[in-house]
Amino acid sequence: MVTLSDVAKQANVSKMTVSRVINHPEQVTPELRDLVEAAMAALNYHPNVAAKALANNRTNVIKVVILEDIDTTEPYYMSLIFGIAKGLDKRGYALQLVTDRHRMNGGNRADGFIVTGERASDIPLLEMLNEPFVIFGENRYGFDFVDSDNKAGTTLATEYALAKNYQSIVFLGIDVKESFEYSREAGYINTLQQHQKIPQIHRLSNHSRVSQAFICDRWEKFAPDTCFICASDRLALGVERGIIQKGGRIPEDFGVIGFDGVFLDQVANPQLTTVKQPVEQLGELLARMLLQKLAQSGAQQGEVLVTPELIKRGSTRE
Amino acid sequence: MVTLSDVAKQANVSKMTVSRVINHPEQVTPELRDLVEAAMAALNYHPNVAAKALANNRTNVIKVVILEDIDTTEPYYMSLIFGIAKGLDKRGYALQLVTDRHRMNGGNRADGFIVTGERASDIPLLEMLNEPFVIFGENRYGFDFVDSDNKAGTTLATEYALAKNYQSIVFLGIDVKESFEYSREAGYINTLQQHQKIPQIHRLSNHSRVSQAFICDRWEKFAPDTCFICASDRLALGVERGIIQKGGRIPEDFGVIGFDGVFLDQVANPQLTTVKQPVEQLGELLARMLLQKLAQSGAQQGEVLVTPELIKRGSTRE
DNA sequence: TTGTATGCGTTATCAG
DNA sequence: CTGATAACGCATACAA
Repeated sequence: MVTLSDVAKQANVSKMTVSRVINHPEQVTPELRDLVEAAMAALNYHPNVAAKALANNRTNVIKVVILEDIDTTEPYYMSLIFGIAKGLDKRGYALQLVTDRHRMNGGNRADGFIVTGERASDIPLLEMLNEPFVIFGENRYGFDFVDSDNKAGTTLATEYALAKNYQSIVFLGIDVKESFEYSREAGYINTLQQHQKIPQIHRLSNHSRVSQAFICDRWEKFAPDTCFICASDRLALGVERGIIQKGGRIPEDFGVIGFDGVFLDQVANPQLTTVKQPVEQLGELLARMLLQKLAQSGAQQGEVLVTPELIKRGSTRE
Repeated sequence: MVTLSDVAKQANVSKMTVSRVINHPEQVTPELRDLVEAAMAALNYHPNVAAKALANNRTNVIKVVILEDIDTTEPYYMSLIFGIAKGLDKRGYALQLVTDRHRMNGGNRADGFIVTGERASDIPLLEMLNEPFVIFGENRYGFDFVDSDNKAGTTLATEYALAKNYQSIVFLGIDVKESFEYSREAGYINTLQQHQKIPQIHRLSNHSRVSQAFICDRWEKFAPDTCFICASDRLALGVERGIIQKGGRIPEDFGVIGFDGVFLDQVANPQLTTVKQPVEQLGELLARMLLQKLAQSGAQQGEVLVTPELIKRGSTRE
């Protein structure tokens, strides 16, 4: 293993000069700097993370905590974790997935946390954390977070449905009292009001079978020329099935727009027009935000909202 | 931060005694051991991973490399990574997801690798690795691996189809020359032959649209009373759609059995009877195997096959 | 069986 | 601006 000392010898300087070239390059003269950099390249030197960690009293490990009680196969999280991993990897950090909320703080030490799926009851837990953390997802507790711009997403969707001349535009939301849901509803409501139309919102639990049954049960209430804006692809998938089961035509008579754009939208038949969240990018941003927060010794980072993209497919009119 | 020295003081022994209680408890008298353990508990001591890593010249980081060029939303990998993370976490290791195959070996150091999706062209890469590694998935290169027992899986499926009295039993495989595919076909073939039936195998690329089209195009060739055994849930999903599109009845006239049991099987309508791979468990086993390999300084570990489970649902007869 | 001295690779501190 | 030294927390080798 090539160490600082090896590089120092090669460049005929002390270890400290090499260390400075790495951590405080401005404190060393350009000539020496070049010399050292050449030596590092020649020897293919890579700093020993463990030694760094010990000297700095840091670990170079970030814990990722999913507090929500999810089915671990939820594909959404796959992309998120990939994005986080990518962001951390680039900067020399490893991620540790916490699989037991009680071990969030115990066990190995970490430099910081990325948390998602927290509920009101988790807030005390979070406030007891000794290390900085950032949150994935809007929240009303003032925690730093990254999320997609939910309101902008449903605004895009609603405007698209209007542009495609669907006469009636119905919103199917998720029956949770979460910030993201309110934002999605707000985008829909505002847009409809701007067009002098009356919002019509139904809230269902987030399962395709529920939305399918909902459509079938109330089939007579939905005249042709209706577009359903759904708060998730899961709901949208069920809506498609309900419409098809009842003999409705997609997209001529009924439009369906989903939200998420992760996996399910492509599995659906016809494939869903959907508001695609840039989940992997959100993961990278989370990593970047947390690492910056660490660099600034825990300073507040505020919020980052990324505008999602509307993917146009066969579940809405050409 | 509580250190070895703190515990030592508390217990009135030397640091080394504490260290021994942790790493070689048999070398210390029971009385002292109890004393030290009490002190550790009282102070809520947790070893500093970085210091351990430095002293042992290890990193406590395992890199997970997905060489296959996947859509990162593939839910399969979500469960796998969760399982690995869980297994590593328990034993004090962090995982680092490698997102760029070229940085597999460069960048930060790791104690070992868990690799999946390797192709023939990747073998040289793997053989150049300095640290021990284990593979997820059957392979013919003699590498240590963990996988589900693919042959046992299709055997279960085929026997179930026979027990449900489907007259014709057709296998839809994936058109790749991979070990897992051969094993799945073998389970089907052997079982049919034991029952004096003639195997009928078709190989398709692994997309639901392809299998859907396949069923529709050759609809006349499939008499009622046929059960399709598919090498993936993806294929099975398309088969269901094709059958429904053609007006066939599931499960009365046509049975469909999938393989994987991750997410898609539940999204399908009707939900799929499927061979469920214990993916998360496989991940844990991978972690355990690799860590054991490290403990045994790289000794060969052989293979571990886990028998999958047949989940019975609405796509086959009661 | 237990304790002492030393080193792992890096960085902060302070002296030159 | 550069270099010597000590320290981070733990484990190995050796001594008692």
